[in-house]
Amino acid sequence: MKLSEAEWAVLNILWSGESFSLKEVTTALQDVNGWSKNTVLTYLTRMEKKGYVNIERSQDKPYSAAVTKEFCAKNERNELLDKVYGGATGDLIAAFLKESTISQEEKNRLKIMLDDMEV
Amino acid sequence: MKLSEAEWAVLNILWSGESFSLKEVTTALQDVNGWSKNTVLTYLTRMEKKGYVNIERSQDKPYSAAVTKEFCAKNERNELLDKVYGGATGDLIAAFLKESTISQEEKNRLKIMLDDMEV
DNA sequence: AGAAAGATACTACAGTTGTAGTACATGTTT
DNA sequence: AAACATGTACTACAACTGTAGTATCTTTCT
Repeated sequence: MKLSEAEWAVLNILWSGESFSLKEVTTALQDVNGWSKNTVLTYLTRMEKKGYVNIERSQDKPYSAAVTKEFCAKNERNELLDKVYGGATGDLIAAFLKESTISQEEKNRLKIMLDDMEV
Repeated sequence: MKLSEAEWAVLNILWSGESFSLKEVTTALQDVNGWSKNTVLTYLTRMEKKGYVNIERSQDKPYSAAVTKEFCAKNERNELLDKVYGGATGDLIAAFLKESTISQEEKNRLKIMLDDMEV
């Protein structure tokens, strides 16, 4: 279960609503990738085979995501964590923090999270 | 600049020292992937073309990394950040925190980091 | 009805990735 | 010298990925 960049783009569209027509997906992706409708359709059908996309043929808007964003995000996170940091979450977070410019509210939110874990 | 899983495995070996012989890389990777020496050599030469690996032919231990781990790690982090979280570092970190089991010391380290950013 | 628009199926094709096999040169051991 | 161990080059090949083109069918507009 490993999504390519392009597959993420497709799913990101599908996650933005309930279900879509080919046209809708194509126009949405146009902005991002500039793909032809055939390319989009190829992705959709390939991704159906892999179980990432549902296609309700005969439906008005047949295309929808078959996996949740949180599930995929978790996979990606874990992959990064293992591949790059050998599972050391603290190191990873430290690296993200070091180069990030997050707002004060976000910092507070994270500190509260850390405190709540303090049990 | 996008490393595959297997390429990361190779680089992880190379980052663990100065320079290596084919044998050394192969045995190190044996544990991880069980590749034949030819497979390892294929990776090394392909990765040389891409600029990830240096090969000093005629040297005793010709193989070494041509990119730093931190550089690659940063790319991976940014890719995840953009692809999955649309650049929202706070969300990403929150997600990592939520499912992680980090130690008390790590929590403290992160809080100190957050405080230091508090300028 | 004829034409334009949209949807879908099927096919294609080059590049990348994963994974070696063959073959040969050189160094080392017995 | 014969036999291993090592290193390297070159070749191969299937699966996956990125990116469509063609052809056909259905719907809708005029």
